Amino acid sequence: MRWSSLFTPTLRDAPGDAEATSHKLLVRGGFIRPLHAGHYTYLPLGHRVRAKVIKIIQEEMNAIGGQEIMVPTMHPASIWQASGRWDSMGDVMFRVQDRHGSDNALGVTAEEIFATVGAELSSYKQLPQMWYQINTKFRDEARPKNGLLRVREFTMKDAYSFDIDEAGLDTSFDAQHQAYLKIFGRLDLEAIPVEASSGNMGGTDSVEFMVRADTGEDEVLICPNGDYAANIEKAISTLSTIEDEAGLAAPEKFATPNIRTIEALAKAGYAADRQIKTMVFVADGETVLALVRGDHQLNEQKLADATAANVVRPASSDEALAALGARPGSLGAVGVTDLRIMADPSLRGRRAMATGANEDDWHYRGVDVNRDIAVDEWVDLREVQAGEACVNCGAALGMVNTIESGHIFKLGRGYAEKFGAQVLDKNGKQVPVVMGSYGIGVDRAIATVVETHSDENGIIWPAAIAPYEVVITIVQMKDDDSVAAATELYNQLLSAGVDVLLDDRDARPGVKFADAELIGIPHRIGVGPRALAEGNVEYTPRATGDTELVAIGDIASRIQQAL
RNA sequence: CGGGACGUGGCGCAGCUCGGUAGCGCACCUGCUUUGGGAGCAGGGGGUCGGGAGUUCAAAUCUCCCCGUCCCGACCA
Repeated sequence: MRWSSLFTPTLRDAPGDAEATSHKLLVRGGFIRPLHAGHYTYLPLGHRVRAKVIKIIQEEMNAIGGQEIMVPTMHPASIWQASGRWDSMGDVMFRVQDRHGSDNALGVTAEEIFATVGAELSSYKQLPQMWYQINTKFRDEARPKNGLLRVREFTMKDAYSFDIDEAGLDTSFDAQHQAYLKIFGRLDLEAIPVEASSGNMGGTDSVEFMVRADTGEDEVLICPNGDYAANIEKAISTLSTIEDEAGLAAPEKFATPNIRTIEALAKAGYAADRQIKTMVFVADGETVLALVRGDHQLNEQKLADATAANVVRPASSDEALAALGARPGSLGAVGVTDLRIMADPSLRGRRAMATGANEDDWHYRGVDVNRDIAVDEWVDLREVQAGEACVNCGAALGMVNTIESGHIFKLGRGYAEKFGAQVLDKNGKQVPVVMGSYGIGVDRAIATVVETHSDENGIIWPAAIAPYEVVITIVQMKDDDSVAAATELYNQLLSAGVDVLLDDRDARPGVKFADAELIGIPHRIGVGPRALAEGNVEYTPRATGDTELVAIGDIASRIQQAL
């Protein structure tokens, strides 16, 4: 491609509303343009990068036996109603009506659709199957932000596996896991696989692939010894045990005027780790109590997962009053029997604890949790803090910000049962297949690469996904020898199959160098009278910025070696 | 959804307090001079000032409503 014909409007200034590095650079470099919030146009350079990322994903999916198909992006409401996700998706799902008034959904994911296709499977002999598509997804995010990192319309690779049993699913899941590591490796992204919450996907295990980045919104707890990594929504740690004194024969109510916080009660002589923090939540309309130790934080996603509710929210002060007879600050679960009580295991067996008495300005002391509180479910609710001990080796866990770049799920038989994806097993018995689902956001992957591959001058693309692998900069367009030599080199690289861009614009050298760096072409060849007089060209890798003189006869093979 | 800010040519911004008919930088076009890290001079094109209503002789500027965008939080398959 000749740059003089290339449409890549570069900007000296980033748009004022861009914050994230990838957002600024992708817009400045002329890769993308916003249409409206969360929807972007891909210009030629961006489209080339996207195509290369897709190709890598296809190659790795095909390598593990994936078969590419494509399902519609608009789905009838009925299929989502059948799985229950027409409701549980809530506002995230775009819904449109057709001329007959029928409801339709724009796809946020496609478990339902693939399971429907899977209904045509009929025998265990056909399994395993692995199908995938690379297609547009729509998600009405509460707040699209940071350019391509969080959008409402995006390209996703979603794959689905079909196996006869759990062992088969494990094999498929592991194949995807390994393929993801290869894909991210080829994108030059260091993806950390972590244990994750499955959200409303259902199923059992899920693994997220997280890339460290300051702009990342997901927090991950990671062991320095490399034997544990988990999303904060799922992470656990080892706590030191607390030896309690015997305590009282029964809880004793005592006056605590104006004491409304854990901290205040601690100052009054009841240490935070000897208190029970009682929080009231509303899970799909049902009032539930969540109990954690006074010095612990509750993680709402853990609570949401434990309740299996679609929407979990903190109760208002008035709702707490209605449920327990007191306002936050004096709440407790002693004697409560009419509400669902969920407690963190760190409270199990604790004695001589202090907690609210459900009467403003009064607390209980001497509470024996097992004896005095009717806990319905013991579930992990506590949010792990940095510095706590790794469950595998005891080392202090670190906390890092990450971008979720991929997520794989073991779905189980739920979708297959609902959509009739059943086969006859060896015994001639009809059984639902076991499914897995596996997603990578293409656009987010692109943005993540930019987040982790840039400097003050612009993007530094890995060669595998760079819009062009090489740019030949003609330093002086008026120098006929330069133009001739550069053009010959250009044709030579083209016929060798190299993605090469010839900067033949009638612009000053500074402009050309700055643009080449901004759009991040990994290899730059400068052709100008100075070096050419000695039979040389200038070779500058984008990553280092160091320029080296190379004989013009050697540069082509040198480049091909580097690629 | 709660809090905050913003909306003026393709991009970045000023003008608004105190109403008088729109300006600067970049980019773009023409010419000349330049030419090894975002050139200089001269000339030029391009704007319903987010939209609507209102106040006024007069609205980018004041008032009201609406729309949109961004940031923080909530939320996030």
